[in-house]
Amino acid sequence: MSPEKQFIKNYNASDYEVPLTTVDMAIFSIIDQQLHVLLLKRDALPEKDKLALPGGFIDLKNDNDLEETALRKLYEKTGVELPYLEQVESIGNGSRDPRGWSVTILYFALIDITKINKKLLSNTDWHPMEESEKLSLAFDHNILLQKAIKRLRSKTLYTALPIALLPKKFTLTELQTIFEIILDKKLPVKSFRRRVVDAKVVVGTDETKISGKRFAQLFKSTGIDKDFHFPRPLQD
Amino acid sequence: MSPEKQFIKNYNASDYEVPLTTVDMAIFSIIDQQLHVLLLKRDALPEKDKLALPGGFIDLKNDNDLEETALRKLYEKTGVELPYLEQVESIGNGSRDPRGWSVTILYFALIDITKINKKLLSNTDWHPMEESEKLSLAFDHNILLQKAIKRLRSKTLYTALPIALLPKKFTLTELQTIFEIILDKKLPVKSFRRRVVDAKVVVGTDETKISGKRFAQLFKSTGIDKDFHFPRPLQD
DNA sequence: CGAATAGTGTCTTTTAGACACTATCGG
DNA sequence: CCGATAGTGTCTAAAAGACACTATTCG
Repeated sequence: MSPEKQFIKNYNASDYEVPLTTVDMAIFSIIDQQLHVLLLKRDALPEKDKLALPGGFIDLKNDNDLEETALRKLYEKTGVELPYLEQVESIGNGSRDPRGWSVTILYFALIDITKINKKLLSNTDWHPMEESEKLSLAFDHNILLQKAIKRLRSKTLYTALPIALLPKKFTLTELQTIFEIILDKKLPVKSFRRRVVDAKVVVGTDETKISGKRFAQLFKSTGIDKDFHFPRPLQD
Repeated sequence: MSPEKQFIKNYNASDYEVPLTTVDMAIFSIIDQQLHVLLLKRDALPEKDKLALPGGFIDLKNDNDLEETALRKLYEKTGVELPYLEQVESIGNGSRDPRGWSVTILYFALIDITKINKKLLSNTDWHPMEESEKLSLAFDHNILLQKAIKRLRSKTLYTALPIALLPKKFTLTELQTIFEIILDKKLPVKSFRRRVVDAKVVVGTDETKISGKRFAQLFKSTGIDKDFHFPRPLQD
């Protein structure tokens, strides 16, 4: 047996003190024209009964990588299989969890609310962002939520990411509205439309929809390159 | 004793199977007009004798958070106390380390080569990026290095980050040159100077320097907001 | 027709690239 | 004065904001 193989054979992971490592998620969706985040009441100690971001331990047997852990948690809670998923940051220190030094890898996800499996959740699990920021969440989850929303807002300024919150086909007014919800400010109509159409992040379909007073053309995502960004950000 | 305290007392971190968690770093510096990265030959199994990014386990007793782990490793190797340091991403899966499921939190750092404590390193520890990308590094460190350099290049397109690679005072030509080294392309002189001066990321001092044929004005960083970025990126 | 929503025309502003030009030094 | 490096003047181009305008539908 080679020294390398011999070493691995004798290696016992618990010989070293390692931190507790978990994956946490900020799952966003638009409900009733408001940005909502999924928060669950913890049913175990520590911090039992407090609201927390969904998350938990990596399943070393079944998760092939960190993203699979995140996708599994998200699927367990929402039934959604293909969210937009992005790693935000890892936070690790000796004080964030009373059980000891712990690291969490924070993800954020965007899902189209129409794709959620409602049997898995109660209505009270979705919290408007505005209220969530005032709640006292478990552990350091207020900080995690702030980091996730900051990333979402920042990406909304220079990408077309919020498309992931809408169904396949949508009107440009609908798209603009969710940008305005996320950024909490009005955007100029002409610039917005020119921006997304000229950059070919969306294309018109031949279908229209009568939402309010008159028809509106339906557009769909072109599934543009994942790290596309506009030449200039929206004005801050 | 409250149920919460009772629970913590009885809690034993090793009851759960957790991944091996480490911090790895890509430490960049400019040497002889080339971008270099610090690589160390591993002196222990596994992957003994292969080149690897500096990194290792979190010291649960002494490191207060992940950033301290990164700073400690960097200080141990280079003697530099105030690098530019940024978390890139965490990579975790069951196959990147033969010892089992492992997670690494990847950081990148930029340091001014004149600040390095040369006693700690041999000359052969710094490798030009161009060569490093062709080497076979330990574990998945080739991938980690690619992710770090990609982040550095991307930030160089829309921030003034490479200032961190230079001493306190520098000429605009020197600054432009390191941008060109990182991006591996020439930049238009007029645009470059206008960009950094108009945005006030640098200000002129009253000192000059005779580097080549004639004097050049020395500039210094204004220590602008850490997440400042220019309205438009450099053309790609 | 009027109110409401969808959508456009076009002028200005900002900031980057192009490129020819001037400035200052050593030899 | 020449060559090299530092640095500027100014035109053009791209893409965003401002804002007045037209278009379509319902009642």
